[in-house]
Amino acid sequence: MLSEKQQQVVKATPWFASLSQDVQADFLCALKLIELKRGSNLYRKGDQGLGFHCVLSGRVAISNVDQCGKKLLLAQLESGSWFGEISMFDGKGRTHDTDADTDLALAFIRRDDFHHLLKQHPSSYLYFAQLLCQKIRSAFSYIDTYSTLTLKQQLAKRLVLLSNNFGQQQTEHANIEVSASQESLAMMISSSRQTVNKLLKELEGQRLLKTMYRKITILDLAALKDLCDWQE
Amino acid sequence: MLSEKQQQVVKATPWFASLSQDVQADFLCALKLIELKRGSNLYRKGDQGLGFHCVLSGRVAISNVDQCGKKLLLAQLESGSWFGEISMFDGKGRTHDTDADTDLALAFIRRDDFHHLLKQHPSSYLYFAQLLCQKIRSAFSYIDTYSTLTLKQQLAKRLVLLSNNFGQQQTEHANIEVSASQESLAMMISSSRQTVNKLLKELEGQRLLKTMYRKITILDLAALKDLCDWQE
DNA sequence: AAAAGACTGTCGCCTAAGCGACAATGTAAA
DNA sequence: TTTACATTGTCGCTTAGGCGACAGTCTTTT
Repeated sequence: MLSEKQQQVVKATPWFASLSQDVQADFLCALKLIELKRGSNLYRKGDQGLGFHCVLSGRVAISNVDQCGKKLLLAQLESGSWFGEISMFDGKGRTHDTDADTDLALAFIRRDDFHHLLKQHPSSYLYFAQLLCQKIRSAFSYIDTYSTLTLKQQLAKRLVLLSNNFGQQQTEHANIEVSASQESLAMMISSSRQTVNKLLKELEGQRLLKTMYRKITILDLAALKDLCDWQE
Repeated sequence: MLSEKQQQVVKATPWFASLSQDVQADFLCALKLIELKRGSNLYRKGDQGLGFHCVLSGRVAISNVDQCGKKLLLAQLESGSWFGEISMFDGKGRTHDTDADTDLALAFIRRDDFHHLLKQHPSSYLYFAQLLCQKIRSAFSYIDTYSTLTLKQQLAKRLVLLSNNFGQQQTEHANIEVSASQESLAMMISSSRQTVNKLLKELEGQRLLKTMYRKITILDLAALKDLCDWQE
């Protein structure tokens, strides 16, 4: 169901690579393809989850909307990220709104196939548990960030996170581009566009980055990490 | 290793009760007892996790301290709560500081025994996955709360959460007591004691609760839930 | 019972940051 | 190229809430 090239993307994801060979093989066979146009919606919070997904190309926005319509953007998943396992395990609704930030190709394995596969390969449970642990730890880290860092530090941390997404092969010294509007950055740290603008200008003044139209070039990743006491 | 009475506590926890009979039996045999004096520390964030724990009696405080020494109190675990599984699955350090809020009795299963048990009962993986899912969902809910609710709503939500802990048998109309100082409430919603005091007085004025020394009596749980649009 | 310590109630000052407004700039579409 | 639209840069106003200070109240200890 997936092209050879798409299968390569799946195999290259760190989580998938940790699985044993025979599980990988069965897994690949069960994968289907979903393609979505930019801006279209995959799930709303509370929806029944259809399956377990992997981003092949494009970017998925994970967000929540509160009662007054303000959106909180939790994450932007790039190629290689897996999501949707929570609803598979506990059978409850999706935890977040999930939308196509760009034109999108997703691999996915349907709920039934997912459980069938687990039954056949009980040993793979450990890897799913580890995937869940990753998510918990990043949620905890998000909570910490929120309640202990200043807005400026939160912004710095967010930029570091975003630059990780994109430039996995980047070195510390390369100039990394983060493509996000100030508006969307504001939504990620639940702040306002105006404040983000002010903070970015400050960081630009400190030569840590350069702001451009819908795009930010990181000049000094190490200093940004330092600013938000980035671990590991 | 556990007394009959202590085993009853373990068996009564909803998570444990979901396990199959034979797993329960092996599990109970593997449980050890830890007793701690009020105020003593079980783990610091980053510590190697010794095992998987269940609160038998007393209260455990789960918290984090930021660089300037301010403490964020994430949860207070009461009798029947399980914790410590994250470090078991991914082998990384403990996610939070863990202290005895009161004199404490914990059941725990050592890391090695834990993994041994999983190997013997692969089917129990699903239940651990569900436990992990619960934690993820409550972390997500915490994040939502943080970024979309007003402080007053956050406080209301916190009180509802705390009243759940204590009075599992309480009806909607009973007066529920929450024992916490205003200081510790402030730490839970990362606010200040003075502000919490002000908000509590407001809620008292609305007849939703009554403030007392180190204790709050909930008069109208339904209204509190309403205030913070409590789900489910 | 007295003294010490923990907790609550209430000021008032001060800063961070949200928000409306609007001009300036960049980008895509006709 | 012109027009429309999205995004950025920068005001200034306004408010929530942190924090020091200190008095009042409850509790525990000796």
